[in-house]
Amino acid sequence: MAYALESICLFSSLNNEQLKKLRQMSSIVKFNEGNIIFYEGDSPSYLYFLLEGLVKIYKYDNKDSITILDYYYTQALIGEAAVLGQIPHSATAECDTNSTVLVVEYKKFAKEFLHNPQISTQIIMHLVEKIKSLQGSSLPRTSMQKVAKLVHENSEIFKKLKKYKIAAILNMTPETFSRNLKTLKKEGIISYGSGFFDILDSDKLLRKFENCH
Amino acid sequence: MAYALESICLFSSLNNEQLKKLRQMSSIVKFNEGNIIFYEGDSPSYLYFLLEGLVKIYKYDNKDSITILDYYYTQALIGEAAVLGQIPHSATAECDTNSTVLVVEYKKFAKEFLHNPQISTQIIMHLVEKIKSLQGSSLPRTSMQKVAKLVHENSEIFKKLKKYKIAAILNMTPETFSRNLKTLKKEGIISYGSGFFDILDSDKLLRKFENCH
DNA sequence: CGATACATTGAACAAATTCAAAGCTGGTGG
DNA sequence: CCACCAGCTTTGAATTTGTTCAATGTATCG
Repeated sequence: MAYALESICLFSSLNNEQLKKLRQMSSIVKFNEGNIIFYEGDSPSYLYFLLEGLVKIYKYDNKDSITILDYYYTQALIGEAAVLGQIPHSATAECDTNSTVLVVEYKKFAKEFLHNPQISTQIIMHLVEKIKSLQGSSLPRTSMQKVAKLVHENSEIFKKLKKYKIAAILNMTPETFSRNLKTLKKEGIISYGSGFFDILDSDKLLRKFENCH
Repeated sequence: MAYALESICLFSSLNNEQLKKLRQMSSIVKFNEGNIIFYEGDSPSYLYFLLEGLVKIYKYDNKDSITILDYYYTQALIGEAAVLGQIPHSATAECDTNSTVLVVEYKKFAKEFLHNPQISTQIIMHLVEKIKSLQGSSLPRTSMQKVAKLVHENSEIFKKLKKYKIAAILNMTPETFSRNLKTLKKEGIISYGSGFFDILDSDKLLRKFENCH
């Protein structure tokens, strides 16, 4: 699949000539499940923009276990904190499924685009949006609210990912996730089976997580 | 108390002349408990930097209740998302104790400083730090880990705020908070009473929340 | 000395995780 | 083509963690 860079909101303000320059300093890379995009401690040289797939961000604990900080499963900048601040990556980014990533050489990008107020505004807005979404993600209290929110906002994900991966994204066990989906099905709000997933009653669904912003 | 603007990390790179200009476009405002700094929906005209006190950020639910998004209790920019993005405030900021806030006229600030790469870098770094801290705050699972982390990182707060306010900051009930403190005291890790609060065993304290980054 | 606000404690309750077991499903080799 | 197997999903029961509710304790301020 070909990706149109101009359809990425971050670059939507660029004209054709600028898009051409952007293409020259970037490439679209396909990663396989388990591939590492960058390691904790790496000095950042690239701006990564997830186009498709699932990427998890984690740190190693003192032991051999890891702590997952975040999942990305929609288009988003990854690890931008490090490259924008020119500090080492504070966590590792690993593809949790086959993923497609736009990789931009940061030095060239900074030289060409970062002084462009439209781009820098877009980047600030991107950071601001991320802050808002992180603040929002601290709200939904119950597991049902989290499930209902995801179903409403991104039901496509149910066709793309195994349930245990979605459960991990929502930071709950597969068991809890399964029980919540079952409840939604029993109440006639959704319908799902092998290969299909449908929302039957959007209004009832909304009521499951309203007042969670 | 007089605040030295140059001691604020955000402005640490400014020279004396720039600091003078900053003083001319800003003022230090003392708010009382319950005062509103800005309302959800307000168009932002000022950059707010909390110097001292406790500020809560919340939204109104569909009903008359509110949902608290965040508390600020150390030096930090407040509501910067709105002013930097020039969009209405997405939530209300209310002082939860008497608080001191540096209020900067944004238009003048933008004109004078925003093109300054040192300042814009500091702002980007500030946003980046906020993202990191928000990501981190999604981690500490148990209430004990949250309490131990706060005791370690900011034991001063126990001398400044009532326990029920600290419990609210940690998003737990006063009962749970009290029980966790009691446990820490019983294990000889901390000592507290009317007017004092001390850490007795830093190592044991660390072990209470290590692997929470 | 009250009164009010805050803190602590105990017991019942609710939500989610953990553990264990059983049920599906899709791919592979016989 | 079918049986099997590994990986994933679902279900149930026990357990853990934190909240809620109720009661009691404590401190401070008029």
